Amino acid sequence: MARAATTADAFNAVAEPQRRRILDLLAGGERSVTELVDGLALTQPQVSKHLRVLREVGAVHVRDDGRRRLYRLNGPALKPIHDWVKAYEQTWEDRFTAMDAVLDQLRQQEDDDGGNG
Amino acid sequence: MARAATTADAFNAVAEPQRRRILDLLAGGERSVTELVDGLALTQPQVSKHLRVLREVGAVHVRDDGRRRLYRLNGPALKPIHDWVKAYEQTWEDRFTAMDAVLDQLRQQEDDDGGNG
DNA sequence: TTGACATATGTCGATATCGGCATATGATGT
DNA sequence: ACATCATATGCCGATATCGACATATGTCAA
Repeated sequence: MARAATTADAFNAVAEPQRRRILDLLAGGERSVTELVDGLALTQPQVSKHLRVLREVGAVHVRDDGRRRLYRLNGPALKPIHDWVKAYEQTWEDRFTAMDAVLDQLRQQEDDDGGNG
Repeated sequence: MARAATTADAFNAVAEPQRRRILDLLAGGERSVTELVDGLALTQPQVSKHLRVLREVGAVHVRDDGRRRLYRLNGPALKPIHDWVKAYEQTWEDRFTAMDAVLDQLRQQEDDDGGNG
């Protein structure tokens, strides 16, 4: 055993900036591979491979359209990420960050007092 | 040039399941490394290394406490993730997924109709 | 069938990642 | 100084990742 998590889940799929860009573009509606290539200034194989990863985690759906393949966003695949991170949302809401600042202050003083004096 | 994004941002830091577990535990309050080791059934170097990554992206803060080091969650570092994924939230809200189902249905029929008959 | 277009896949090289183990660093108490 | 506890780092091996390039597969039009 030498490595653990791979690209096989939404978190990893989305950790790649280019893949986020792809999703952001797809959020605007169905796009062909070529349209993504043009819109993102990436090479075609690059886009196809990223799309594969996104497909494998269910973040996008494809349908055939003549010689093109139209990719479409599948939002629900991102829900686990949202759910997870949502639990932390309160930690940066104003009241809480203010409270945290106070607590940090107190801890700082504790450290200073304990260390010297 | 051969590789691109690394562990240097919150998205990547959080893509690792063990690191999410660490954050989840820290959400319950300050913990020492040993407490994390015990609580997560990981080896001590494993935990220290993951904490390093989390530190580097600002997801946790440390303070010294005698021979221990107490780690604390720093929620705001996760805000970029939340902000990004929030834009997709509507895609899995009931009304929208229902609408999507209908659209998929229509596309499916289009494909069937166009491909044969 | 041939050729152009659209997309997917394979290979390669450089590098990053993760776990495991050993070891270094640092603080505490005696 | 020494032993012990607590944590961080270094090195290794296995593997995954990403970009670049070439090439395979598939579709359409003439």
